[in-house]
Amino acid sequence: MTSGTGSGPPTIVSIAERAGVSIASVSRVLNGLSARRDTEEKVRKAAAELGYVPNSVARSLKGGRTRQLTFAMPDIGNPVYVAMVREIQAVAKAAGYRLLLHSTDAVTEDELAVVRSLAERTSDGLIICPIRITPQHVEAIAHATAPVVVIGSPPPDAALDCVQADSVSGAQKAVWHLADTGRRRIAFINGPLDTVPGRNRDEGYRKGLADHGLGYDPELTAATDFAVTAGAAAAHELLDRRPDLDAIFCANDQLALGAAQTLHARGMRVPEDVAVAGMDDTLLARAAWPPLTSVDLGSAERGRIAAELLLERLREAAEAPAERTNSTSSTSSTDDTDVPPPAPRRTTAEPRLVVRESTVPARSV
Amino acid sequence: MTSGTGSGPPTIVSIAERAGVSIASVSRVLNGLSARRDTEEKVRKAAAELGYVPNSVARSLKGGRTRQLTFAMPDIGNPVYVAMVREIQAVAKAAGYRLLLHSTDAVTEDELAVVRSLAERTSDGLIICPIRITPQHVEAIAHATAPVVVIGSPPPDAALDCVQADSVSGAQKAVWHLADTGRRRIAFINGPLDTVPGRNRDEGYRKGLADHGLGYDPELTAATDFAVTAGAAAAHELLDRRPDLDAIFCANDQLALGAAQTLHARGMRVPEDVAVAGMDDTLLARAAWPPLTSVDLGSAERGRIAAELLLERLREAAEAPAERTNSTSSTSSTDDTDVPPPAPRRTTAEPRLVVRESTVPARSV
DNA sequence: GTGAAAGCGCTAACAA
DNA sequence: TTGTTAGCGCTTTCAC
Repeated sequence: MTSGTGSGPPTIVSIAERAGVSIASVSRVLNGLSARRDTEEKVRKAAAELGYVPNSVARSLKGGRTRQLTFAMPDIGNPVYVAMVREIQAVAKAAGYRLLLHSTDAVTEDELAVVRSLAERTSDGLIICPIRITPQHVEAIAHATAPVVVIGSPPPDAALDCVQADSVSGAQKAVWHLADTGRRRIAFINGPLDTVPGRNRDEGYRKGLADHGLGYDPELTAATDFAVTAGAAAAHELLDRRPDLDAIFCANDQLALGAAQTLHARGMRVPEDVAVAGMDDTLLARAAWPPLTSVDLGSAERGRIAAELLLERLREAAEAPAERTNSTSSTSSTDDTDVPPPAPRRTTAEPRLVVRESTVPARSV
Repeated sequence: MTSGTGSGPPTIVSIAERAGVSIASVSRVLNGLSARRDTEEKVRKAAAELGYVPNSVARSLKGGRTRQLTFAMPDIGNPVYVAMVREIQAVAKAAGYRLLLHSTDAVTEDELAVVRSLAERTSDGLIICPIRITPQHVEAIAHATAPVVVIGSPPPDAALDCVQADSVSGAQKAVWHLADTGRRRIAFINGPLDTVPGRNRDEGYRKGLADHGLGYDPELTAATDFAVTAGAAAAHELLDRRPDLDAIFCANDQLALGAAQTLHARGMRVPEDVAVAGMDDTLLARAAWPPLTSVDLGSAERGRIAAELLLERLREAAEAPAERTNSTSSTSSTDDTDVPPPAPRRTTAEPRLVVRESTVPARSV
């Protein structure tokens, strides 16, 4: 009963009617395909007059692509992830993709749901940053219906595209720096040891000490939550136990901030009495007093790399959609979903030490 | 040539074939409509075996809704916007909507493009947080093809849904607090005066002083950029000019952080010698040493309110799609796009002073 | 170069 | 209750 004109937003049908051509011609002109001069003019004129804007949903349905990417991260309040979002958004935008954001609150079930929801074809690809990577994650990602890039460190045998941080050598670098600047009793406030980051940073700390011939002393270490108050409390503990410590290395900036606050509260000078270093190089590091030396584990870089890798996978998929070639023509037993996957790529972002005044006194402010 | 089975992801057609029913029955069962017991079972079984997941794009095309919301903000690196994103994401998720993120870098052209892109029907509604609201913004938003909620303060005559901050009374509250705690020479480091926030904060500062019988002294004020280093520099200037000042109120936390750093660098104690207060109550405020008193202008709250308002508009639009009723049946002159708009709603988030140790010495730490 | 027509996967009106 | 059918708006053969 709809006449096609006057109801709802303009479509190619409205344009076709107004221009007196077929919808096919409209489509062609609008997509820059060849058309006779006057056809093109009529169509463009009608489209302009009607204020036509193509319906992206219809386009997606036809084309099988949404031009949307999804990024799923644990917590948008965390500056580390914000840095990733920022880069991903920029890369996506530049490539003509929109960015869909998911906050999983680090709940495994949520993360898995996001991966599975790729089957809804709401987005063309996913970048996911899980807090821990379980076998279920690996399984779900391996069977995902669209390209997935993981920001994190899956088990070595997992065949996934991923972008890792190297927190081992990151921690190591921080310890080197502290040792290089004359510190000898370097304490370490770590996060939970039952997490991958926790274990890695511990390893880096030990390596760093060993590299400089410094012994590992359990009394100089603490493991707690990744939070400012936890850092403050841990620092108190350490100082009570070992008042002679001359540096505190922390597994992230928030812990470092807490440690620095404790030092202030106890009337100790940073860095003269005790040097403090953190990790992640968030805006907190720059904001602290004194500004914190910190190890940039490359959040921004990982975000960028992940996005670029994902885009590459999408390009590949677009160029080689001939997955089912060479199979028996129309036998009903085609249930297998085995597709030769492109060799998974593992990239690692190189950590970068950013030296500020919490470890090296400023010459001039 | 496609048989419907075995190629590509399962669709209702594959299910129908496998279950030996029509696609309509499949659709019904899958949407929870009534069906005979065994039909339902057959369908569910087939769907499960095939690992069927509905294609959201096709659904959107049919239903005219994408179940996506867009949030456009100037800079995802800014904690104020991060707080908004967080809340918006939560509200959207709870209501079954996905969140599309746009970073406009505060470029007006980009902002307008986002509003106009609503015509592509990629998302059902938009929350936009423009840095300045121009007449073009008002115009574009008024003619948008989907509901838009503005976070910010459009001109009073603009008929837009919006959620405002009250930075005037926020600044005022901060000054009150400083005066109440005995400060008399309260300096003010503001952002650029040619922005709405800048002007409002200045107004609040003056009002606050007046309320307490304190005179306005231009020598005690500075206007600069919203950045840590700018705050530090401005504080130096103020202290050179007026070494007797006993408080510095700053138009945001970054400026306050910079001011605090300058005070430390000059060997002055916070808050004993000079109290410092900021605005926005970002995580920087809590991270600073001492922790900064700050005025929470309700970023999180504004985000939440905006999202809820937008959802309400969407509900209204869904319930009353009878815009074209009572018009002449099929006259061709139905070009007008005048639709009686629901009365625009203006909400204001109440500022909240958060007192910390940068203005009031801690009793015990 | 252009138009008619066939879908993309789904929902909903209408018949049976 | 169930099946047939007509679209949602678009792109893309395939004839003409």
